[in-house]
Amino acid sequence: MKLTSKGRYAVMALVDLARFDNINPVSLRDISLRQGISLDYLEQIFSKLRKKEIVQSVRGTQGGYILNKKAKEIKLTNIFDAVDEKVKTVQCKKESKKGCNGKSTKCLTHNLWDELETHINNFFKEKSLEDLVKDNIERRV
Amino acid sequence: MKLTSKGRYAVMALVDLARFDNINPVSLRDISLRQGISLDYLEQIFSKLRKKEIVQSVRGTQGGYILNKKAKEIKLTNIFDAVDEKVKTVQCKKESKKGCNGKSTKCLTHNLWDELETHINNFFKEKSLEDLVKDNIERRV
DNA sequence: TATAAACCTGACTAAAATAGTCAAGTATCA
DNA sequence: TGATACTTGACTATTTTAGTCAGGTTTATA
Repeated sequence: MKLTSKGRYAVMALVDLARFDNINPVSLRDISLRQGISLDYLEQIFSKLRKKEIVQSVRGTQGGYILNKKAKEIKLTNIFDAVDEKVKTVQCKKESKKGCNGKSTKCLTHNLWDELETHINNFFKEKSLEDLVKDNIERRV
Repeated sequence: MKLTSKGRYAVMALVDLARFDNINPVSLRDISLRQGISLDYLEQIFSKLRKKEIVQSVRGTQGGYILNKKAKEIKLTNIFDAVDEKVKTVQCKKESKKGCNGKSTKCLTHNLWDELETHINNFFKEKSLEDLVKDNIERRV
């Protein structure tokens, strides 16, 4: 089980953004430099974040991105959802006709993975961008 | 983030095994047929489980595998550990010299992934093979 | 003791996912 | 009117996954 870079980068970039937000738009170039993430890759990520209305873009010189909601209202689950970072444990759900092993019944561990998904998603639903920013400020001191 | 088949199969196979254990060794061929997992792949998985002393092999005709501990004492974390299914969130830990982005400091979200790992691992530490077997019997009724 | 069942090992590979890069724009401010 | 920054989509090298394949060795039992 592994978290992909896309999800990690999305969160890192948004924390970076949230720290400078409410003053001026933050350019992807700046985020790229500060966080060491490729600019092209950031653009892909922010395109998705914009479509899900997590950020808003400001074009032109001195443009960039700003948060579209308050940091407190942006939960990790929203971010991961936007960039298609999902917790997948079993395939069996998709194929409603078949069970997990191509058999008619659920596999022996079906419930387990269900529980696990819930467990992880709960974590993501609780954490907000604000929590992360605060955590960071505290550590700096 | 995705759970790999290896981890899922390992748990499925062990639940299967645990249900028939304490009577006779269970052959991989039987598990393969019941769970729909390739025999060759099962052999790879059980080789690892045996090395970590989670199962014991019985050779010869009528041979197979038996649990090496009580089902209650085998936690999911032990199983995942044996088959190299790990929860990876950040790379930064490995490189002790550098920070997460090749910079000298921790990345903005370092603590977050740490917490997440702990959160998931707690789930795995609590669940035992016995829990899963019981859960299965209950569902059958 | 022959033989078949079962374990054991390591090399190999097709397919999918990942982590980007590259190219060619468009919009807007100064 | 340039420079800056966003926008989009196609492309690709690398890595990981999920197995397969081949060729063993061990051991119970007939």
